Amino acid sequence: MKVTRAQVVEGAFEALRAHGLAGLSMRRLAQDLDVAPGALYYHVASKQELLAAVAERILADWPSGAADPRSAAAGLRRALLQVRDGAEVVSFVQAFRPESVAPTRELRTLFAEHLGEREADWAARTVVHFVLGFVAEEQNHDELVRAGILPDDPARQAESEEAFAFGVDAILTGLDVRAT
Amino acid sequence: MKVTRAQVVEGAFEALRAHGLAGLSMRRLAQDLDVAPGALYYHVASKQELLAAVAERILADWPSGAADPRSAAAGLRRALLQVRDGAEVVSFVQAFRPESVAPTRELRTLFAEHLGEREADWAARTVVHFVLGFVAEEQNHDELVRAGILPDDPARQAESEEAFAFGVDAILTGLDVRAT
DNA sequence: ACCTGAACACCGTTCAAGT
DNA sequence: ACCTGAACACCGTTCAAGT
Repeated sequence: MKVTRAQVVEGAFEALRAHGLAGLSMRRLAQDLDVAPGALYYHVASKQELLAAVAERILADWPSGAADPRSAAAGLRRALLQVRDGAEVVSFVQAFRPESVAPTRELRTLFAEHLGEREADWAARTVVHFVLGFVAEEQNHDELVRAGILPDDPARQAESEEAFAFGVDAILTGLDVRAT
Repeated sequence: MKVTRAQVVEGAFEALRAHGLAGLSMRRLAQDLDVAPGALYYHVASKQELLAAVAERILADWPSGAADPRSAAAGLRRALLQVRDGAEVVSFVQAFRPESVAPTRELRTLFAEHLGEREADWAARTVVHFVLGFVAEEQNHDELVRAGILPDDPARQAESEEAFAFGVDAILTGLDVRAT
């Protein structure tokens, strides 16, 4: 069999959606793509590099071009929630190559309208840290429910929306005060 | 050889400090403690449970009893920076068992002076998400420098202090506005 | 250019059997 | 009560050799 780099990344993305991060191994991915494990290393340098590409793939479904930070944050959360362990994968990449996370760049541009260059960068990272941490907690809770360790709680969904809005509002309010 | 649970946790804590999360395996830990790998499972249920105990150990060096959220956040950051990959380990636990992270509980109590119960909980988690994400980025950068992938940048240290203060200030300002 | 086969050096976890 | 030995079912990565 023969694969392209794009197919390797797409395969990893779909494996993540189906099995989560714990179920995404190079060997299993190779089997899904009908190649030997070693073949993957012709297309990607390492699993780490592959995960970075998968993170970009996750964020590709992100509605770029948000008008304001509030909707940018909401859009980021929505994109992360589409994929199992999405926040954990993107967190990993944000920590290792922060420049490659598109929402951080877009938020920086939005904040640059009201803040200096350094402050805009800090503000963007503050928002992204909150969103990634918040969604990681949500999704890890989901994994525990899926594994039958925690009971399913239908009320939690609504509370999450509220808690997320509360946090984003607080951060943006604080940044606004600082900007004016 | 014979070990106690406390020795297993302390050994894992020291292994983390010395080798980082990537270098902390159950087999290696067993070797350090002079027992067979299987012996560890008499004292801990799983690696995940052990990491939760290590996270508590990291936070034990945290100056509990902070007077205000600002110094609580600074203290949390300081404790995390003492241990290689400290933020990643605590993030992991915060996502899986949020109630067991002491700083979240303390922050919640501090915020409860000015906010309702639900809001105080959300506020505490907002601050903790920011601190964990911020320090994870700092420490992963350190790991890349250590591995020789990124150049050492002495100016970054000072910038980090500023960026952290900026983020915490923004969040707390926003929460204050909301509280009054 | 791209892949296979096979190996290297590891993992976490379980469990009968020992003391 | 606590540990060992040995196994099970995996990992990520490399690399000569093949087409």
